[in-house]
Amino acid sequence: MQESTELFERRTTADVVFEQLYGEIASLELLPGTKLSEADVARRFGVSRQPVREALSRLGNLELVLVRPQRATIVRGFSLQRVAYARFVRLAIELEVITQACAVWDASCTSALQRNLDLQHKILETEPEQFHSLDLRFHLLICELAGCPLAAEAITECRQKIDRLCTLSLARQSEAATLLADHEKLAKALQAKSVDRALAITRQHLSRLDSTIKEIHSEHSEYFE
Amino acid sequence: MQESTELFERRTTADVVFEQLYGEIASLELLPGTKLSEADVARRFGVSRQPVREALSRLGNLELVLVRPQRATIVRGFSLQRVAYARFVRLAIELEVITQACAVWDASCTSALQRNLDLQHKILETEPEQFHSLDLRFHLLICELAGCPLAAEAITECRQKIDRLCTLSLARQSEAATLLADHEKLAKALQAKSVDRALAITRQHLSRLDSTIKEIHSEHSEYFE
DNA sequence: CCTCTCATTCTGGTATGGTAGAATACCACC
DNA sequence: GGTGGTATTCTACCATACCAGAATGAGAGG
Repeated sequence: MQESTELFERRTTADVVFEQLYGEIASLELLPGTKLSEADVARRFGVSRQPVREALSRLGNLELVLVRPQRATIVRGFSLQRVAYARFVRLAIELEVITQACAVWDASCTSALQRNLDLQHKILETEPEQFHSLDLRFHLLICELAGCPLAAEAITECRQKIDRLCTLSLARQSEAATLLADHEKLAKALQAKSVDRALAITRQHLSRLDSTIKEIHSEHSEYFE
Repeated sequence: MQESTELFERRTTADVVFEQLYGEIASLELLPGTKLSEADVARRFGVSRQPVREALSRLGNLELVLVRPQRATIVRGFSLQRVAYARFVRLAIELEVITQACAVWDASCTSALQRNLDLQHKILETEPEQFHSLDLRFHLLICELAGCPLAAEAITECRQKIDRLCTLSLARQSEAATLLADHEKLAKALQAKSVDRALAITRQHLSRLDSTIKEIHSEHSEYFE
């Protein structure tokens, strides 16, 4: 979505700091509530405060940190509202993608999707921890096949907003099997070009996240704000 | 969506510069391609480069400007792709909102919506230039009535991305009448809780933007990138 | 007249110092 | 011992100076 015109991206100090901090926040190495002083971070990275400031500003735009002038900058916790927002948008996008997909679906689409499904089965048995990324690939693939590459961007954006939650919802292979079954059913509905069935499956598929979120909320309420 | 926890917002210099530049870009006082040198802008506002830098960075996040290190920072033109992206997301959101609305619609919703429609009629005769804002209100109102305040945020966000285009598409009262007719039909479909009809009307309603965009693209191709 | 080279100038990125405001800790005073 | 005021210490913000890369222009060489 960004920097499409210029491909040579100068690697700036602010970029490095930003990406490092982003990673640490997303992976929960930096827990919500952690104070991120410009000076401290600058010392830690051995750079000046300016690029740190820039990086924190960007994190603030993504609502990952809350910068309170003259007070402090802290890592924000999860917000049920923001999660719900991302969920809603994601659902809306997926539904429209499926609608479009049904309109243009053909045999080549089915086979392309089937290759991804085969991979999912294999991964689920060998390296189940990789299932999540393949899950995402599955949905993005449908976007492409439906002729909506834009939707893929939108979905990716939604996922970024709840990246950290996914970190907490690991070790759920039992659910992975359920999700894969959903994917299978969805593929069949697409093949049959049955819009209503595909939409219903999509709704149910995404709604499975809600219970997961609920559990996380009760288990780790300290991470919420 | 932002700064919900802290209500006292310190008005920082960077904020002022940002909002001023944002306004000028959105209103097309600053045309696409205009160079925005940090130093120049700083001199113009009588501040140092630092807050200007911050402001430009934020504008970059919104993709309103393109900052090219060691080269220059320029106002970005419209991008058909980004417009299409906003359009797609908007459509997806609206469709889901309508679906939800049909599920919960009752008489009170109908009357609330009718009040807005009456206003639209009156405005269209007296101050047609105000119709656009009322149009937006109409859609946001449906979000609220449908119990999806989150959708309202999403729609607002989409509109911001094509704010500048709206500036160009003024003076189109003839279309306003068409849009109002759509609104009327949509209201009837909602009252009848006819999901399919409501969705179809919504699709047609939003697709009317496409021709407008096309015209603008051919009339002002110099503003596109 | 064209072309290549190099110096000048402009760009954004970085480092550093200083400032105002908010929080905190401390101490006098009740 | 509890309370109120004050000084210290933090914070992010702003201004200034300097840097390296990129564009631009002029001049030398063909």
